[in-house]
Formats: sequence, structure tokens, C-alpha cells
Amino acid sequence: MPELPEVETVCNGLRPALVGNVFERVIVRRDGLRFPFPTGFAGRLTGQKVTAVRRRSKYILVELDDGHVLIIHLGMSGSIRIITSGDAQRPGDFYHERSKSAAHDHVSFIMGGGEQIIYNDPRRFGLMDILRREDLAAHKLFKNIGIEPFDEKLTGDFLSKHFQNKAAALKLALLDQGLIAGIGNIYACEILHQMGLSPFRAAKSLAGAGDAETRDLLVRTIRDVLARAIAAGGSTLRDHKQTDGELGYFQHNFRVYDREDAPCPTPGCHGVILRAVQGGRSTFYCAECQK
DNA sequence: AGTAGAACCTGAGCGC
DNA sequence: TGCGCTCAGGTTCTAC
Repeated sequence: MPELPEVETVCNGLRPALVGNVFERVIVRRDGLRFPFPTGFAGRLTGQKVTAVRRRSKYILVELDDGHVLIIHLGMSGSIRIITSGDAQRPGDFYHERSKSAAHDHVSFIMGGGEQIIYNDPRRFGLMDILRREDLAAHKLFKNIGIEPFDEKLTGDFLSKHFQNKAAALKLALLDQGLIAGIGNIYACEILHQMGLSPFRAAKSLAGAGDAETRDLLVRTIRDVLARAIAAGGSTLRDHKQTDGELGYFQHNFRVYDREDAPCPTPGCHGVILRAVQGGRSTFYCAECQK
């Protein structure tokens, strides 16, 4: 579940279970995900109190009492579900999932309040690490991450500066985490369709003085699409009482993503959603109304 | 300096 | 029922 809105939703769900709570027990069921877990991972968390849960780009940052930060990335297929003590069959029972996907429950965090936070990731493209808070910004995971979409410093002028001489396709520029952080393949497609901009046009085609209005609108559209997705709520945490997992609430709001051959939803447009490949990823778009 | 392609890994869906 | 193929919300490394 992993673009900015999903990660934000996960953070919102984690906060009440984590903040002010202590890691009572950490169960690690394999050596690592994309990377090995750091040495002594479980032991370094055990007994630590959580002071805050934040998001940077698509990373979840769990701040600890001792000045360290637990870093969690969901990769392509990671999800988190929270089991409160009321969900256990008997008081004190550890939740036991029988479904096939339980094989991918790689890490469980048992909190002092009885909550169980379960990290599931079939493809294991996710990662976890523990860093000192003051080392975060310079760390290789974060040093090349671009501006947050809701940072007020993201402006039309900012885009003008960074789109200058950028021959890359506009969609790939939106996907570039070093430029703007957190936009993934779904929302890049959605943003460009809502904007009526072709994903294939060069980013620099928007860098000119005459495109100032379009750039401002692009900034607003990026925020609008992401904010609406966040407001719609994530799936995993919200539905954690449903044993059959993700219901994919967002897909109902998709205009183009995974809608190849569907009629274009733009009012008055008679186009059809097409699929192309850019940077090895699927781009969904309407050739009629995206110019 | 950019960019295309592959790699990491598993599961779902489809055609045969 | 099963095989082989393609595709998947991310990131990073290699090769032109």
C-alpha cells in the first residue's frame, strides 16, 4: 500500500497505538527484508517509548525516547495491521492468523498497551532500520529525497527552476523522489489526468515564463489529489478487523489508473483510457484531453 | 548527466 | 489442474 497517501494513512493509524507506548516485545521472523535488519534490532527497540510517528516521503518514522528513530518502508507490497487486545480470542492471547498471507508477517511489535502491530510484506521490498535522529537527514536513505508536496516551498517557481532543461517526460519528473517526495505511479497518473497534461511531454515544456499559471495549477493539483486520497482513508489499518485484508478503498476514486479501455471520465471528453510504458512502469492516460 | 533495463521477490490473473 | 507468461502501489544499480 505504498504511496504517500497510504503511508500517511498508516502513520495516522499507528499513532494512537504507538505514541506514549512502550515496545514490550518485538518478534522478528526472518533476517531482513530488502536489507538485513540492523544488529540487535529487537533488543534495541524493547523497552523504548515512542514519542512520535511521522512520515517523510514514503518512509514511516517512529521516534523513540532515546533519540533513535525506527525507519519503516513498505516497499511495493508491505502493509501493517493493528490488533488491539480486544481482538484476541481471550485476554492475553497473541493474535494468530491462519491465512496464507500470515507466512509474510515478518515482524510483530507487541506494545505495552496490548496492541500488536504486524508488518506483512510478501515481496519483501520494504525495509526497517534504526538510526539516530540527528543522522537522519544525512543518511543515504534521505539525503537525496526532494521536497514534501505539502511543503509551502513547493511552488510554481520551484517547478520552473527544476524543470528547466529537463528533457525527461513530465510523468517521470513527478515520479522522481529527488524532486518531489512521495508521488508514486498511481498518483502521478491521476495528477496528470486531472491536470489535462500529457505524461509524455518534456518537463521543460512547462518551465517557460508563459507557463506560470499551469505550474501553479500543477502544484495545487498535486496537493489536491494527494489530500483527497489521504482524506479518503487508507485501507489496511482502517479495515484491520476484517480478516480478509485490504479492500482497496482508493481504487474507487481512480480516474485513469488501471482503467485501460474505460471511457475517459473527463466531462465532455469522448476519449478512452490508454496504457503505455514509461520508465518501465505503466502509464494510464487519455490522449484526447491530456495535451 | 540522462535514461533504459534489470534486479530484488512473491502472488494473482490469464490463455492454453 | 497445471504450466508459462505478464503484471504489480518502490528503489537502486548497471550499462549504454
